[in-house]
Amino acid sequence: MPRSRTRRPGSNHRESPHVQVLDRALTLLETLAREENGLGLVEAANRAQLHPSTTYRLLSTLVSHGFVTHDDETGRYRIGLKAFEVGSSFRPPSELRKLAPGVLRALMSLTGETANLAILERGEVTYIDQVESPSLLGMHARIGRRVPAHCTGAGKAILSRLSEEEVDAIIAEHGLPAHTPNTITERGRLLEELKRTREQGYALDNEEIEAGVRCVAAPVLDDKGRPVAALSVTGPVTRFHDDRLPMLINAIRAAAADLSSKLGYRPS
Amino acid sequence: MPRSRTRRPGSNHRESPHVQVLDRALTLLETLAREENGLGLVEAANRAQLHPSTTYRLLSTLVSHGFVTHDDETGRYRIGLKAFEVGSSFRPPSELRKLAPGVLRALMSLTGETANLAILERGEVTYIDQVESPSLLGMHARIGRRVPAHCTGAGKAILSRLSEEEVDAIIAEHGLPAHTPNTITERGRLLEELKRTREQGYALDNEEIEAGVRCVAAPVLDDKGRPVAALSVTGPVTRFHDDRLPMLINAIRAAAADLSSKLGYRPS
DNA sequence: GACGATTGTTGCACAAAGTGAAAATAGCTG
DNA sequence: CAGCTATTTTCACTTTGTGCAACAATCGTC
Repeated sequence: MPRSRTRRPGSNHRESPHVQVLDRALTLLETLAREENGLGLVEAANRAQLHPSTTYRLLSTLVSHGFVTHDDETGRYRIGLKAFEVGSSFRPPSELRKLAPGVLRALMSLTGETANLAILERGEVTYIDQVESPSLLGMHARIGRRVPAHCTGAGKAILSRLSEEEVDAIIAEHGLPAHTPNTITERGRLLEELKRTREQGYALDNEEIEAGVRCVAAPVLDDKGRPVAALSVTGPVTRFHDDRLPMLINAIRAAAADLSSKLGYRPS
Repeated sequence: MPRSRTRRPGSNHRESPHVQVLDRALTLLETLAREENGLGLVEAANRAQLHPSTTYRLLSTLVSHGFVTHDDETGRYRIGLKAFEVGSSFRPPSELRKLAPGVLRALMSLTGETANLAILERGEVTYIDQVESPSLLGMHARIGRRVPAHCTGAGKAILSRLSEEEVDAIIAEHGLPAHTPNTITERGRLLEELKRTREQGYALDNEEIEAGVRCVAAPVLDDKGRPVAALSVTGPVTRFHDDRLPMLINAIRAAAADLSSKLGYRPS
């Protein structure tokens, strides 16, 4: 209820308060998280668009809490154990965390491929759990990795269960950037693809985000029929050839149906 | 309301610069991470010893970056997906991350118990990887959980390979708080236990951190002989009875020796 | 259903706290 | 060892975050 503002009407306080320093520190953290090998002080400052001096103070504070570690050998900063510790305490909504591992394990042993669980948040997909294939040539979409929705199996699987408005909102925010020649970059074609995905109950990523990598995915629905997540198996094209696709599709659909029903979804 | 002046008492020589707001925000994050079910605004403010007003602003900023989520139903704040994402990019030192999963898997299937990998940092133990037992009654020390060193198998395993000075430094910082009646709370007894641990090559946690839970662990040594981590298996006393202990001990020692040799350790 | 108690949100005056420039220091490289 | 570049420290300035207090929205209790 937007209630009477006895104050002056010209107030612009529509948005939540922003604390600048914190804003910057978080950006810095996100920047570091993107760099496997850490960053030097100035490098970090440049990428985060901050003054080296500021960066130095922020990093010092982050280090003192263990959110960042400073490698004394190389002088590089990288994400620290405390960040891992805090991040690990994230709990996905619903019962997913409890139920998914079993389903993932089953899916992996059935297909022999790395099985992933992903969720959609703020228009992008994040892998939150996985069971790795023992195969040496297994693809491993790293847990915690955030990727665009329009060019991943998991993303398309979830999008296929959203309304056109919701999909449009995501396109508006993130666009449809190309990652490989196969990436779908036009709204029309994407909607078409999502329609087919929805009808068939699975999504295919045919080297759309990375050359040489294919992926089969299906949406996981909760008791209200909302697509809360997606299951996917990922692997090299050499193992995801047309002969094997039907098997993979069956497996992923069965697994998704299983998990959905465990979440209380009842197909209407 | 005690307005906390974040002043470092004691020696303020060569101290890294502290950014107060960030300090507070990180404390807030750590506070939230400890609460499975999230916290309301004032609750969070109280636990983090901050003014509600300040807390409100900090949380708003954290939410806008996705490090914290705000449940609109309950009004509670909890750790968000971005924190998970950033935390997942943490990489333990050395080759551990790559080599551990295989060893953990082997250890788990050999023993049937949940196998963990833990490291020591700042005098405390953090579980950084695990392979869960399929057993329904499996114990699961949550990944990312930080626990004291003196009352855990993994902690004692690592401590057993440190110098007495190093152990003393840790005791000085963290003390030896009791968690169960079995916790070792005296320096002398702990050192004795560590000596035995070192000689026998494994550590036993006999319900020292939690009643009903036992654990067997062994240190993982790198090429310089430093204890970089520990492997452990954890389970309920009912399954960790005396008849089975020898088997578990053998398995954990073999696994640790295997992993150590893969890291380049050569027993002298 | 009214009352007080508790929690969440916003405005504001003030000074503490963070800022960036620039200087000092340390590390490299040719 | 001169000339870089990266890091750390110092400092004067003022932006920014602060805590208070008022306000609003909830909640529980009698």
